[in-house]
Amino acid sequence: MENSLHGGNQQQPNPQLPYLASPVPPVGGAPQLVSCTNAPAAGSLGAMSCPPPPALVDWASLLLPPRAPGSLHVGTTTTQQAVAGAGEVDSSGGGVVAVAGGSSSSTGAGDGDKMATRAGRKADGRGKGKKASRPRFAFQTRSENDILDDGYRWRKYGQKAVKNSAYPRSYYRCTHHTCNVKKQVQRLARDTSIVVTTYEGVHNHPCEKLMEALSPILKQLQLLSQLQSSTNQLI
DNA sequence: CGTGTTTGACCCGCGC
DNA sequence: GCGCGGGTCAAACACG
Repeated sequence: MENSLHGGNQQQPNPQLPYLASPVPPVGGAPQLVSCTNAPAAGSLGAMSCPPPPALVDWASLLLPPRAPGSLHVGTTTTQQAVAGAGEVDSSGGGVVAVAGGSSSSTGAGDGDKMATRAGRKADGRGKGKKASRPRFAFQTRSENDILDDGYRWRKYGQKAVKNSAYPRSYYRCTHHTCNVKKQVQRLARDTSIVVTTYEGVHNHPCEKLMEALSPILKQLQLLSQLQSSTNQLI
């Protein structure tokens, strides 16, 4: 069902737009980021570097045009409130942990083809077509909720019990029709309060909730600039 | 009715 | 070659 999108969906985000490269921080709830790791299969992707373990991450800064590759602003911010307002705010506090990066594995190969029958599957080797080195990015959050509200809409397409873990791993795919980003969510066996989220791919569309949350601010900015220009004329 | 979740089956890579 | 583990599909189901 989904995509015939192949081919073009992994470009870097358009700097003009507030795209968020994954991993996308949780919008609501500010769960603690315990750790994070990018898993550049090929070691490329400087832009995907992992942020330092911050006390507070200025997620809003991610909306700004790219700064130094891999840099992630850390610190308190007031805009964070606005961003947080975009999603349901959950009051589980947060901190960030970091994760070990995985090797890029999954496919992409079969991603878009919906060949239908099970018989058909055999032919095109979907499942795990390896080697499609998509950017993968994992981070751990300390949160009660498995699902972090990162502003994007996700559809769950699978759940699997994994070895050495009492908790199943859930598979999600971005519901945006042109977006091929996936994420895996799993709770750590050792510390069940930590949720490991692995993003795979880069969103090629704006974050809906962020845009929604930012639109009033943008309007205000427009008004302000108009006001300023008219005052300038008077002077 | 559209959208999202659940769940069993299937496929594939990898290690032995 | 075989079995295991992980990733995905798609039908059935639930929900607003």
